[in-house]
Amino acid sequence: MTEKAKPSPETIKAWARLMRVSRQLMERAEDALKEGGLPPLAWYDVLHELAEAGEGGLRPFQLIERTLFAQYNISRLLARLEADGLVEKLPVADDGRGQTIRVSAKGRETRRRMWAIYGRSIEELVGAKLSPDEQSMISALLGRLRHPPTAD
Amino acid sequence: MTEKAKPSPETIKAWARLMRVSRQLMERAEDALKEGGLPPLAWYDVLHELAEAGEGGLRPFQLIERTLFAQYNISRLLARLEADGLVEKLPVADDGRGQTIRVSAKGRETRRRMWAIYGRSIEELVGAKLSPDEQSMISALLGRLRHPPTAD
DNA sequence: TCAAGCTTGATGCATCTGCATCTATCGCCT
DNA sequence: AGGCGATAGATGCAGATGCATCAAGCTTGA
Repeated sequence: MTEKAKPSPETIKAWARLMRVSRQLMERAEDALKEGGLPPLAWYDVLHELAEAGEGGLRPFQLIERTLFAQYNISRLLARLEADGLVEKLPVADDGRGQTIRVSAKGRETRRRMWAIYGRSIEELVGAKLSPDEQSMISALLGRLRHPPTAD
Repeated sequence: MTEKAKPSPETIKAWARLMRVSRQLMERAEDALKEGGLPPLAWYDVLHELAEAGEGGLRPFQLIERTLFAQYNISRLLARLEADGLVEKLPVADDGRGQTIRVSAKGRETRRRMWAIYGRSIEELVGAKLSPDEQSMISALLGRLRHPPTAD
């Protein structure tokens, strides 16, 4: 019943490493994109989801479910993507409030160019550092930390 | 010689989990602090370093070395901390450019209150989810991903 | 000694985030 | 049908971040 409040040193260390390393790696991936004159990672996430969704596109609230973005964040991010011609907003037939977001050809192309850089970063930062076994080990351990414990 | 450019699915999965889980957990820790009416995590990091440094305090550039903050970020963060009376800036005897930052009593107290919440979050989010062995396993794996490969 | 260049820290500006709130539409329930 | 709460998405405002640059003080070397 008594909720244990104080984390052990080992727990603290795992936490600290998780926070520090993830930020470092993220930053390095961002830097690589910037150096290539490409948009930030957040754009990739959205373009990726939309590309997977295909011609049907996605509603903004579906993007929110699939990513970790807040509602207002998606709203403005989509505005920027639209301004850059990477996505288009279509009215939705049976819901006057909603819209469907679809990637444009330019959006697909941008995503492709981002992936060339981003994928290379991932390979350098993780693929080259851990064996396949270690990679699945860390995936499994991280999976246990998800909240809430999701499938996959 | 040929740099392998394309990450394997397993590598991508490890990357995706790392990014997603770390953000989720960070967010939950932030939320807990906010709910307790306490300052954000960034403040904790700085107060923590300063508390460890003791009476001697630290120079801003030393904080930059010890944390992942950018220079301008530290500069403004310290301004906010000073405005809240959590730290004091002292001139440095042998370097007219510099300053020494020292935690105030109020700063120590704030850190203590933050840790009560933050520590509990860490315990809930990591301590309760992984066994000690798993925790040291994930620490070790994350350690391999650091850049550059540092000691400890 | 003193000019050139480096280090320390601050700051103006643009962008991005977080929070709260707003508008418009929908679905339900009576 | 009509009204009410819920849902979809946008937005005003304040605070935070990133980038470039600045000012002040230090160090070095001819």
